[in-house]
Order: sequence, then C-alpha cells, then structure tokens
Amino acid sequence: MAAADLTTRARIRDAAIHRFGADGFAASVRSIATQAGVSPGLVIHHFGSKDALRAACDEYVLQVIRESKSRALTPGSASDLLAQLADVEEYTPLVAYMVQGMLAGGDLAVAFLDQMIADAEGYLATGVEAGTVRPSRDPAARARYLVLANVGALLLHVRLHPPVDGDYAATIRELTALTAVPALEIFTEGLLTDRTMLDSYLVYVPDPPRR
Amino acid sequence: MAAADLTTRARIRDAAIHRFGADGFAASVRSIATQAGVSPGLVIHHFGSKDALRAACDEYVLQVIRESKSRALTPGSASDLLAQLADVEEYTPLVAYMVQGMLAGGDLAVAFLDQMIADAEGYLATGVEAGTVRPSRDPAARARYLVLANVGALLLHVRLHPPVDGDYAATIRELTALTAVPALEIFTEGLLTDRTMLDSYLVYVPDPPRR
DNA sequence: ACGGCAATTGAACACACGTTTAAACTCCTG
DNA sequence: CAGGAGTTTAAACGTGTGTTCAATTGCCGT
Repeated sequence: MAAADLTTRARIRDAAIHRFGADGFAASVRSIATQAGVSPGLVIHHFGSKDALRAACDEYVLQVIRESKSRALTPGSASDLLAQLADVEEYTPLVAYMVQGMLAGGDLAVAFLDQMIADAEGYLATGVEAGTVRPSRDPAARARYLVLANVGALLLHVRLHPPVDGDYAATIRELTALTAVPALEIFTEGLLTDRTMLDSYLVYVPDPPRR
Repeated sequence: MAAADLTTRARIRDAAIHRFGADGFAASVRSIATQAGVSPGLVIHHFGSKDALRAACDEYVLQVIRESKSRALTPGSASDLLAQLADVEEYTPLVAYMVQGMLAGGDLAVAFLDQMIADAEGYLATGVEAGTVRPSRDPAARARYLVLANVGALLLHVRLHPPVDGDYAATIRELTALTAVPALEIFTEGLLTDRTMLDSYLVYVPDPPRR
C-alpha cells in the first residue's frame, strides 16, 4: 500500500480501500481524495461514481484475496484466512475492507463467504479422509455453520474491541487468545454429555442432505 | 407496535426503532417523522437531537428485552433469545433494531452481549451441575465463545438472506433449519478425532483461568 | 517545437441532511 | 371566557454530500 510508482487510478483505489475499511462505506469521496492526494473530481473522473468506485474495490479485494490464498498462506484452516492476511502488513487494509463489506452485506460478502465455505468443506473432507476429522451427516451444512460461526465471532469481536490505528492483526490475535481454548475444547470433547438433544432433533427433521 | 393511544413521544420512539431496525442508523429524521405521522421538527423537539433519539431507543430496547426475558420466554437456551423474541410479532422490531445495533457496534451491543454472555455462563453452569453439559477448563471463555459464534452466525445469515418485509422470524427459522444439525452434531460428538490439537495448544498457553 | 489529448483542478451545482425559528394551534387553568 | 403553557407545523438555514463543468496543466507523438 506504499504510495510509490502506482497509477493515479490505483492510488485512488488503494485510498478508497483504506478509508472504506477504516470508516465504513459512508466514507466521503472527499476524504478518499484527500488520502490519495488528489481532488474529489478526479476520483469521479476515474471511476464514474462512488458506487462504481466501491464496485471496483470489491472486485480488486476479492481478486487479491483469491490470489494470496494460492500463495504463501498455510492451507488447512479456512477460518484463519483473515487472521493470516491481517498478519501481513500489506494486506491489513484488505482485511478491514472485507470486515466492513460483511457488516454491510452485499455481493462482496456473499462471494467471499461462499468461497470460504466451499474451501472449508474441502479442508474438512480431507480431514475426514485422513481420519482427523469426524464425518458428518451433512458436510456442506457443517462447513457453512463453522464458517458463519467463526467469521461471525470475528465480526462481533471487532465491534466490541475496535482495532486501534487499524491494527487488525492485534485484534485478531486477541480474539484467538480468547476463543482458542473453548473452541478446541468443544471441537475435541464436545459440549453435551448425551445424545438426546441431537437424536430428538434428528427424528423431528429426519431429512438427509439432498446432494 | 400498534399506533393506538400512545404518547406522541412514544409513537416517535417506536417509529424510530422501526426505521433504524429496517434501514440502519443512517435512516433520516424525516423518514422517522413520516412513519410516526409527524413533522421532522417535532422529533427534535421531543428528543433534542437524532443522537439523543437513538440513545433513548437504545435504552428502551434494552429495557424491554430485559423485562421480556424474565417473563414468558423459555429459559435455558440463551442463544435462542433473539429467535424467541422474533417469534412474537410485537417484539420483531426490537430484534431488527438489536441486529442493527450489533452491526454498528457501540454501547448497546456491548451491554446486550455482556448480559447474554453472563446468562449463558449461568445456563451452562446449571447444565454442568445437572450432568448434561461437560465441564470446561474456562467456563467464562466458553460462554463468551458460544454467544459470539452463534450471534455472529445470526448476523451473517441476516446479511446473506435479508428478511423480506422485516420478517425476522422467518429468517431466523431458516438459520435454525440450516445450522441445528451441524451445531448439535459438533456439540454432542465433537469435530476432531484426537486430542493432539487441543493438548498442543494447552502446553503452548497453559494459563489456567484467572478467576 | 508544437498541436492535441488525457489528466487534473477549483469552483459551482443540486440535493439531502439535522437543526432552528417563528408562528399557529390545542387544551387546560384561573 | 381569557390567557398562558405545551404541542405541532411549515419554512428556512447551514452544512456536507456526490457530481458536473469549464479551465488549466502536463505529457507525448510527429
């Protein structure tokens, strides 16, 4: 995110990602222009409108995250994707932007979460084959639940303990420190001592997964 | 939320809860005034400012939710509080408002979640005593994780499948249908087959709970 | 070197917002 | 019945917004 040798258009895009991520999508065009060291009119000249600028940011963020995933990141744990990204200083603004995107809803959030769920389902299936993960009655639903619960917990934690100076890495480490033990505890030992709740729900809704 | 025999001030407050819940806190004073059948100036006359109006809504929503909890609601499952509230037509706007409040962050969200976490810890402790819930190395952290994960999943689900015509009850039922099986599965059978992940994390951070 | 084209700017526009103000209305009290 | 306090409204104000426009700058090819 260095201001070096970038197209003006790219500098404006990066500034927009920065401000949207820090202030939400109500951030003004003028504040973005200031951050980019540019006049407000030029922002519109390059992107047409604020909405189009946001759409361009959405697309760019999604593309960079997709690329980064195939690169250096350790695979295997889908729910830590954002945590790993936040640790790389260059990617921190993308994490902040993605968080705002999920808080605001819209196509970006849908696309990101759908991909995350699909990835998680793959990781879980690999684990099942390797014998480290228990099989599920409905692997797709389990992957969806795990992603929604863990990403959702991240969103709430960010709202309860907002990053100072945009330091998402510290906030996410804080979340990990708070939730790793209870999460691992539940994942390895369970929460309930008997099967009555599960069994009674299964006879109530006995539908098998439909794919 | 009927428009009958209420103080004008109360009618404006209810209209504000309705519009804030439906459109977020960017909802305009004018739209609230229209919904209440009143002029914009009167809204400010009664509450002083838009921020003060929101503060009054925060306080009122929190108070009503606290009262309703001691009443007819089935105790025992803290994470279903919002689901049970959404099923009562009268309370649906409060649920929508609360969702927006958590998405926006702020004191309302902190107060609500803190209370929810405290309640969950109580329910879990009761379950542990009764032998239906497994004990935890850190009961407070477990309660916090469970609330953040389940409420967070609710927030994300609402953003992915927005309620039509404010029908939060249907959206939440949809979420339950999608996540009940995987959640119960994980809670009774666990997710991992061996203890290596948990044990290795415990030696890495062997701190016992500090209270 | 110069004409042309894209980049860029500063000023302005139209609009929506929260809020203010003065006047009208309502209703209870003396 | 008079009057005053509280309620309510319509209109206006000031500000910030996204966007437009004409003018200026800077660069590149011929």
